[in-house]
Amino acid sequence: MLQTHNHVTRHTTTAHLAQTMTLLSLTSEELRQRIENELSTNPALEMLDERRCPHCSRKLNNIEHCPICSQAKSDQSDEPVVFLSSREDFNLGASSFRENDLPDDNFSYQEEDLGVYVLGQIAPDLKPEDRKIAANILSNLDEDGLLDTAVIEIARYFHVPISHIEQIQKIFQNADPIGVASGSPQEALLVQLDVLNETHALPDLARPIIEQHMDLLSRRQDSEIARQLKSGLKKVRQAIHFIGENLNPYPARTHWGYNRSNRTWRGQIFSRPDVVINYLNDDPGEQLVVEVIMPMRGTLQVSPEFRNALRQAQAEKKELWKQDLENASLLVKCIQQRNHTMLRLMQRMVVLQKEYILSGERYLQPVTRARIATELEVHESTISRAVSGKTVQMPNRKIVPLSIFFDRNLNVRTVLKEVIEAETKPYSDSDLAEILAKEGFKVARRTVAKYRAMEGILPAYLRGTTRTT
DNA sequence: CTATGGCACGGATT
DNA sequence: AATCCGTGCCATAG
Repeated sequence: MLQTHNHVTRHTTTAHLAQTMTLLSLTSEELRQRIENELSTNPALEMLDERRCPHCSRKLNNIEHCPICSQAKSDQSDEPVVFLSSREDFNLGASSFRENDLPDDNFSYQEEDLGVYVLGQIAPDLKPEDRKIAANILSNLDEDGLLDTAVIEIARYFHVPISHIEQIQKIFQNADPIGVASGSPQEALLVQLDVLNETHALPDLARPIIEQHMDLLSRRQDSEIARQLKSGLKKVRQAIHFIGENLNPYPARTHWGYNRSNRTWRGQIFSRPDVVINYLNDDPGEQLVVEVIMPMRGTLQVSPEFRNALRQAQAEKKELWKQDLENASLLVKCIQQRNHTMLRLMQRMVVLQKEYILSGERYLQPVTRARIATELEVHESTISRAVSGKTVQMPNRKIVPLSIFFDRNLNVRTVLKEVIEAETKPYSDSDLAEILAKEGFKVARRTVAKYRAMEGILPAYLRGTTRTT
């Protein structure tokens, strides 16, 4: 009995395992594509309609009651709430990057369409008397979405102050595609950077590179930039990579730059987060609410009709359908399993890193994936897959990689940064090592130097007391 | 002599 | 098995 049972489950679990593993390493956005794909090819799968919480109209999946509301009513324990959610109303900034959400490589705006498209978005924000000016700006956009007439000329033409035109230009720039109607590629990049900065953690070097070394940037002279900024080459490369992946100097073109092989950062800026951490009702006094995002509305399930149809199916089709059915139920199970691990993982992480989430990076605990793996009694690789490539939206709306929860020295680095920020005279690395030791961080002098380099902080002798932004 | 960056090694982590 | 990280040693610059 036991043997046969084992045998049977073993058979399914090998397939199970293989698929759970692949599903686990997928981003919510990737999972969505996967599900959509399956859904259109496999007739045995269907998507059950969404249900909403009657109180807060949050979308519910696989659960009876909205955990937030029920938790809010039944007097709260201090435990954070962790649950599955398919909400889509992330606070992704002024305008989420709708067009860029879908990696459609051939997408490009037709000129007329661009005008209509942009105007449609900004029309409500325009005063009626500004319509004419807006129309004029639109007509002066080149095919890349940049303004090819100087602002001052437009101002002169309409007999209004330059600042007025610039104000309207700002409205344009914040519309989608972000940065449209900028005067130069550089300006477009900066606008995009600002918008992203509201909601995401960005490389520190991105702005100085764009501001000061646009010419070098366009020629990809990374080592030269590093030299001029007196910063680590690695940092610079990272920042340039970030710019190439996430910003676009020609707003109306979808992509620029080089190798869009997306492994390292996977365009995470534009994709939605996989986990959202927030305070209940956005009130910092309340407990934490953690939502593991299911990318699609509704509940995925094996269609009961299909099950019935299978019984009366003809012999020749039966085999094929049976296969479909099996795949379908496998997928459903695997997704459930994926969600289960994600939930357990986040549950644990939120408890361990609560201080970090509440009070910032210097309170980040050094935690290893291996430790979590033993605690949750799963294999290390499971945690690795669950973590890699995923992103978390923090209560302050910044989106960070989930792997940051496992950063071994971010806390030390932030304290280091703080110390240097506050210094009155530049400390040498050995001084810093001592100070850090007093703060409870025992690190070698050499290591301080490494951290400095990581943060792009100059050595003491090049460091004035006044910090340059 | 002091401060710092490069290289490389060993142990931990993935 | 591959990669990352902290550290020590050494060369170099001031």
